Amino acid sequence: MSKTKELNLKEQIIDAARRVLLSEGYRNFSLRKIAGEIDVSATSIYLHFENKDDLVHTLMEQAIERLNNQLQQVVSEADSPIAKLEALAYEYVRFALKYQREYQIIHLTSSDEMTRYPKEKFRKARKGYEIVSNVLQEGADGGLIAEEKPRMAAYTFWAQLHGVMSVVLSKRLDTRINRQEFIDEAIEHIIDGYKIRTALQTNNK
Amino acid sequence: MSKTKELNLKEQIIDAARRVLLSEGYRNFSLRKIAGEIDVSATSIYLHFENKDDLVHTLMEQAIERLNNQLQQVVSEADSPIAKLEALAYEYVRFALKYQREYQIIHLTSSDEMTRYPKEKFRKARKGYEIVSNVLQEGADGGLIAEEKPRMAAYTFWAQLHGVMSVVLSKRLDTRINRQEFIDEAIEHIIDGYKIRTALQTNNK
DNA sequence: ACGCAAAGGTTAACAGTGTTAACTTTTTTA
DNA sequence: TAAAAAAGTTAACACTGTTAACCTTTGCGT
Repeated sequence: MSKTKELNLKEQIIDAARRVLLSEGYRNFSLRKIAGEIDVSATSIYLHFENKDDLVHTLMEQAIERLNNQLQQVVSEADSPIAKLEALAYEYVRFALKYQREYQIIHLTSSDEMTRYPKEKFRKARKGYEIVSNVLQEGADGGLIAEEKPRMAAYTFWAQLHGVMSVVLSKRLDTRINRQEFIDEAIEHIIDGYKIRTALQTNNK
Repeated sequence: MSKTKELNLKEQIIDAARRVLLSEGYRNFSLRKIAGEIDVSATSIYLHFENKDDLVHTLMEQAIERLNNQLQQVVSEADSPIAKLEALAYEYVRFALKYQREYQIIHLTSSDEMTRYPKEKFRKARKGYEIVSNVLQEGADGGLIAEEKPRMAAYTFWAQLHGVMSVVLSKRLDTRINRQEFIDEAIEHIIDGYKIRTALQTNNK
């Protein structure tokens, strides 16, 4: 029927898709369900997206963009490089916990579940890496961080953090381990791994 | 037809399932395809497994067991705790690269793609954590590793490593970054994060 | 203002999925 | 050898993503 074309149908589809994803999870994320949400036929999705993967990629792209913006924000509010790394890590964690399903979508490609993420979209996603890369460089210049390959280290940094959140979200943590403690401990270790390794720098906690 | 019941059908199904998984990937992993492999009707899978997830869980279980055995092996061959951590990390990497699809299956639950991993099977999976936990304890006793919560640290250790391999396998690495270098660097950082933080201990490389 | 082309959207259909119920065959047991 | 239990099959259901063919509305050029 499509009574009102109130908005760009493409936007409507994306919105509905996100709603379905958030409420039903990726497993029950179907084109017909999305279409039903906005009273439109399932096939009209194909007018705006090549296929289901394409739609999911769009969701991924937006989620990544949102995350990157948040990261950009917090990094500008901290001052020392170490504090920045910590702030970035905790913001990442916050995002992953708050938007679990979207976070999972971001890391879905991994499971070969999905066509590879297209490389045009890939470029935008790199912003998060650049942020960390800059912080690491800054820290290296200031003699706080031991890192001669900041770009690479930025990738290892996020990878480590992703692994931590992946375990948390998949609920595979040993029940004897408290989630928040786990996160705190992990972040501490990760950041320690980048600190310069000469003087003893205990952080007062 | 099922001419020969050469073996326990359950075993045959598991074997066929693994073959299909390895050759087709999880995306095209279907019960009918598995059944076709061994000339049996798709529904007979239900005689031995509750449902598809149950079958996948069985595959996961076996893959985890195999991985844990490998880990057990290498840890016994190294001597210092640090060397053991390194050996464990590299064995993990080797496994993930060699049996990519099985590795991915192990970490599939994460994507909510799948019913939660049943907790009886969960217990067996913990062996890998215990191995690292012991090494960390050993290192702490020897004053090489700063860790008062070895169990928790074991989880953070594997989580980080998983994150690293997850990025590698999803082919999301910046093309300017060499894969092996990335892995090496990441492992170094991860292990550094657990080393005691007083004397400078440069490893000669 | 009219006709026509194109855009936007729909219906019907295909091939495939996991899963269930009802049926048939084989094996075991008494 | 007959009855009971186990092992397996066929048919069907309710879905899935995707394509081709069709209809309907919109905008445009004359």
